[in-house]
Amino acid sequence: MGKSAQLLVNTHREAGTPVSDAALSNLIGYNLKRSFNGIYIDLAEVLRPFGLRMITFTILTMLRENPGIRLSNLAAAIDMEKPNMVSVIDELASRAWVTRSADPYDKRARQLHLTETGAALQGLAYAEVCAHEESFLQHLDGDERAQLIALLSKIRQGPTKVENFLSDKKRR
Amino acid sequence: MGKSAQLLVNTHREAGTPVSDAALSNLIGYNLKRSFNGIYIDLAEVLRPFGLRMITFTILTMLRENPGIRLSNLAAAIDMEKPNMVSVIDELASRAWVTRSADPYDKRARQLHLTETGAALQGLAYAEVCAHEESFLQHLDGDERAQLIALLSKIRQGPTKVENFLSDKKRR
DNA sequence: TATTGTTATACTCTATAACTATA
DNA sequence: TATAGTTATAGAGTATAACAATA
Repeated sequence: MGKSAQLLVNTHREAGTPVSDAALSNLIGYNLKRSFNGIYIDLAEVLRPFGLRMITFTILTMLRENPGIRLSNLAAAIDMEKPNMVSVIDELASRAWVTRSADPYDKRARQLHLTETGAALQGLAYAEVCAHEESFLQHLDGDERAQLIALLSKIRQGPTKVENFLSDKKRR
Repeated sequence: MGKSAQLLVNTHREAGTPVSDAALSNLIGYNLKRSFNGIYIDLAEVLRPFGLRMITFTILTMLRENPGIRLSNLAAAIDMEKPNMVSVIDELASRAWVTRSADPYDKRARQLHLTETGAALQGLAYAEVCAHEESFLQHLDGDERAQLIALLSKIRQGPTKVENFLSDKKRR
């Protein structure tokens, strides 16, 4: 192969050269990651003034809805490992937003509750997060937003285990 | 407040008690995170036999499509910080899947290329990733998959900066 | 035996500051 | 001055093994 013009184009890439991601952009995994990162960076900034991260906001919201829930149930509900939940609850408890109290039916377990301060904070943060979603999704109409949520929860509840995939392969 | 029956229900939560995430499940951010985590765990398992992770697979695929691209252009294209890209390219180069060669037009820059081995690996891995997506999305029909990709890329390209949101708030 | 909460630990991912050599 | 690649480093996020108390 000689020194063709095409070779020069391929090898000389200036800063402004357009970059293609066509092969990746039809993969759901790639699109999910990119979209999630976009909203995640934004959400982190929205929550920072409250002293919250996405995980702590999620937990406060879950506790409002499920008062007295056990740590392991909460961890399972949001697909988190128990040891990681422990340190996050430590953080929330040290700020007096969450309490651990004894479970009268099981001495191993602890009931998790929001404090009044924690509930108030959750309310304020939740309103801001909703407002941010409105802004973030302003270029989607109502139907599109509903479709997106419906499709994402369909994915969430669908076959998410690679074992299905691998056993599918065996079956072929 | 006395010891009502409702209090007992709230405080006695056994292992099987259903947990509600209603307040979170209409937030796009929450759904994106949960959906992404689901497919991400699967993808990691699909890529492991190739010695690849999601980020290394993404880079090999980008290099196939953009041979000779500079490290900083590649990093910008997939929203990655340059220092993190350097260590990943180090890893790919040490496995002889990627080369760094001199850029004749700019002595600071390095051109990134797939090796033959790297290109072959990318081809095999890409086929497996596509097959896995088929399996992962088997309960979505063709229209739904197309809609999902369209909506996700609309999000990606939309207003993703919190500055928009904050300036929106000021404007009110 | 199994489960709850916990400690310790490690690995990946992500982000920032600062350096060098070039432009 | 600014940019390309790099080094060092630190903080999140995530995952596993193992333990004491209890079921």
